Amino acid sequence: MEYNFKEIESKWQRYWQENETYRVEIDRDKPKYYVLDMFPYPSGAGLHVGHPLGYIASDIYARYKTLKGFNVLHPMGYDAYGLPAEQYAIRTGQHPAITTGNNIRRYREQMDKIGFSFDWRREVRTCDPAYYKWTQWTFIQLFNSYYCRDARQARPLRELVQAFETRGSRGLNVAGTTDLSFSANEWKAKTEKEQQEVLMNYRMAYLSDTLVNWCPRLGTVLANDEVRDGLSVREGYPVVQKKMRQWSLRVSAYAGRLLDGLEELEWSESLKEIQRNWIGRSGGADIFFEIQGSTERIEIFTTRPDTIFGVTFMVLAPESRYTSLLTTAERADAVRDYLDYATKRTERERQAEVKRVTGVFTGSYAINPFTREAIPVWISEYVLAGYGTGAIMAVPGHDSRDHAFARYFGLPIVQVIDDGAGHDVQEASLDAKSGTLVHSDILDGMPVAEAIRFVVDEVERRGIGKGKINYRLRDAIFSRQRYWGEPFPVYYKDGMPYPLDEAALPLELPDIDTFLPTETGEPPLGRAKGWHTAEGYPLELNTMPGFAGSSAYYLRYMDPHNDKALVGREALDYWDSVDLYLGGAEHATGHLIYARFWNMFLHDIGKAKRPEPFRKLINQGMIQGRSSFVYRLLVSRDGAAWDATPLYVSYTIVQQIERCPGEEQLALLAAKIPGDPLLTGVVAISFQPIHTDVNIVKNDILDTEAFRAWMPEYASARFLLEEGKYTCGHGVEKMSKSLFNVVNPDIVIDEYGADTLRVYEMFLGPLEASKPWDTQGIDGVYKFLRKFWRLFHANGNFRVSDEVPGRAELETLHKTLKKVDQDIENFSFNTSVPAFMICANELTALKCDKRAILEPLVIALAPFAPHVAEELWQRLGHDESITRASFPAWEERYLVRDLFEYPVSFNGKVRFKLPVPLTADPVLIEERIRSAPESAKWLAGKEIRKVIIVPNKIINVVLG
RNA sequence: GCCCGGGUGGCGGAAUUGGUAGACGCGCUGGACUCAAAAUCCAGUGUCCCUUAAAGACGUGCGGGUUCGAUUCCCGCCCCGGGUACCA
Repeated sequence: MEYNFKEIESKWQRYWQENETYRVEIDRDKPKYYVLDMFPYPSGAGLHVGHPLGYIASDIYARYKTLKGFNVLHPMGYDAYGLPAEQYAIRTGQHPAITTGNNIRRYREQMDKIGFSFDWRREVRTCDPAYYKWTQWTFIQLFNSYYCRDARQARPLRELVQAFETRGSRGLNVAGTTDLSFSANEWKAKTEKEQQEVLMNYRMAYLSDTLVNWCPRLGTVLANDEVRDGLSVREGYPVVQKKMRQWSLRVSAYAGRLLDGLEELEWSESLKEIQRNWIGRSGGADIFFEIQGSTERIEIFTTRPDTIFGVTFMVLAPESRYTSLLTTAERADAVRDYLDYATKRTERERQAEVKRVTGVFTGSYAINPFTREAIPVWISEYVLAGYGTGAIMAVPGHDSRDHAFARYFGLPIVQVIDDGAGHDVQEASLDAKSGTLVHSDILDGMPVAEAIRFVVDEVERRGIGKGKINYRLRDAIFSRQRYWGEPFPVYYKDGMPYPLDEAALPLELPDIDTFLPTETGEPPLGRAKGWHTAEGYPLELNTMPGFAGSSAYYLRYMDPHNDKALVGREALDYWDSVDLYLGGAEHATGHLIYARFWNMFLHDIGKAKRPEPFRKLINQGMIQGRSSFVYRLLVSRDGAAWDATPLYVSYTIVQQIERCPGEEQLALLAAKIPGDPLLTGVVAISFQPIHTDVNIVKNDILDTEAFRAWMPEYASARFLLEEGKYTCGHGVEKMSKSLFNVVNPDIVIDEYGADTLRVYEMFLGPLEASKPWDTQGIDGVYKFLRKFWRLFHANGNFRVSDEVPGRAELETLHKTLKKVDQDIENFSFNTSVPAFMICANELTALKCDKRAILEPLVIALAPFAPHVAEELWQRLGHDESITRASFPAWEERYLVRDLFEYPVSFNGKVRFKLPVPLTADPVLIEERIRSAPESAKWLAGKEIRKVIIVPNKIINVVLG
């Protein structure tokens, strides 16, 4: 009987479903292990071969851990709310609930064919009210909490109210949007609305008028990680900075903990580094500068307080609140013109012209607190409102941006640091954080690091500033002016938001006639009828962003049907947190920051067991497309204009022609198609590469008939073949429908089976590397599985013997088990596949059909190729699923060989392989080397000068 | 610009703490089986020198260094990929 993967795979997929093989419950007799995949957003295009890469890897690991005796939680669900799902719905003119439902069904069908061990009873969907009830619930907790810097955690807001009642804002060390100052009596004298406004300044989820990324084409605001190069990450529409009243999450309060927490995580260094940069910690000082002839002061942030004697001017961000305070009457017109110009510029324009220097003088002067000199205060867009205090002290001698500004506007440049190399700061700034202070009065002669400490101490002593750590990480804008998202559990009374009663959750998304967004920013929920509380108070019209639902889904999988809590205590105690998380590195600054923040908050309020949700994380690489090209002949009859012809030339010929000098190319082609009227009057030729559907190309050979049938414009195509074949060119690109290089796993499964697909995707290369999908090697894997199958069969019948295995067979078995076991543990799946292949080759050569060898191998192979393993397991006479088996142990004693079994080579040195760990005495080894017959001939008449022993490896004998 | 990764045959990629570089697969070449094809199996396959072989020389982006020994460690470059960017 041949290896019939179709029959085998459908049989076992049905079996697993009918027997709930992958159902998992709390089992205190076994250690738990939680393997999580980043749940997919179900797009309309379905899965391509790149998507399952991570799922296959996690499935192999989950199955392996199960065989190793762990109780493994391995769930799957759908990230179904959010912008992409809604954009897709808009494009196809259907309701997002319909398109999302259809897409999920398609995803599920495709995933089922690959044979995953998910416990589907635990599936979650972020758009399901039973699920988003807990997203809304978490929002209310955020709304009712503030961040206490002393306790380094989120605390209930009522504690803050108590503090206000007893001592006002005095002595507070909490995270707030702005610094507020009031006494207990002032607090008590405030109206309800005024008090609510004060509290809003401290809530973890808060409303504020803030500069946001507004994307008119998407009709919504976006968080920083959703914008890149001034364009929306989704769809690529322009984004402008706009002041709007929006919900935000106080993520910045956790910046320090998010940074510190990285230390203990088993994540790749590169990913941690991305997060470190994104959080962007920098140490320095906040310093006040007085304004000449005014009681106003400007507070600035600097990382270089040591350069304070080199400050020759100040710069404010255009949006700074100081601009209006410091602009003098005679400069008012100029400043207004500049602010007009600056606010009209889009993010993209600003970023594209970073080199361009612009600015305007306010007319005011500040006083340098150390030199007492008056220095002009300018406004320029190179200073950002959102970072530090939105104002800087400019040190053109030692900051390249300040330098460019000073040069442009003719401001003085002073050198205060000497690098000992005679650097001229008039020419270029000296930015390096090293050297010795000069022209700096009391600081002269100090190294930079010492001067920084000195100035910070001095500033604090004088009460004109303090040491400060600044983070680049901003609060996350949390509201979207879109329809397809979680409604906020919030209503408005007297213009202030109040949370709904928790018992009223979930607040379900209303069905509305048109869900399209507006360019002006009015949320679509404004069109919903009856969108208010029973008392008639209006409900919030914004919805939550995509990352709201994806920030705690891993907790929900532990206890997905609990309607009393996000996750029940028992489930939380047992499943704890995610042991292994697999997903793409593109979520480094989005989901993976938000989820950590969200989980830290839940931990602070006692709802998550650990502050960090994902102990170990692996980023699987992207599978790129391997595009195929055909080459259409273009001809020119006047040497200028090109005409397309219906002739498509094989890439092999295109290469021959293109290697020739220009004037010979035409003649070469003419020789290939003698007398062809296409070339009549032609003076020049060229080739146009055209993407062709990779599904009609096999091993770079085009199916020419399929190409003619592919699109009407190619129906009359002619081909210039090489040896009867049309060879295509190829290139590596993103896998995309528009490049015709998408490979659907269904087609691969149809041709080779799910087991082959699984093994091949692992064999393709290291899990974490990006690599192109190339079907050329899949035959090799398919051959291996057939060869493996044949080990169990003779003359078409299942047949294994119960004979006692010999030494060689045992060596092969244990060598393979050891390699595979260690490789899976290290996620080195691409090297465990060859171990199986070598094993199959060796056993085939040994004609091994022994149960004692084959049975353990089937178990070891089961995580990779579960269907064929189940089938062979059953044929070996087992009633239960192979998932109930135990991963076989390997034994070192079958791998041990004699010391001198392999003397390998000699060239001035004799080398021996030493498969045994060596603790032996070098003298003893030297004796054995001398007496061994294999080495005797090399050593004849020579003196041993040195014996170098590398345990487990090699002995080198250096001869005299 | 700054911060991370990474450069190994025709291709994808192997190579514990420095220890026989190129595992395994693809491709290619030759052979067996067959009327033939498919499938399967066997052998060969880094480069150079050479009719062939033996033997040798050269080989892990480039140039140096440490070492009995370097793909691996150190110094200086080049190239590619990713992240980030007026963040003071």
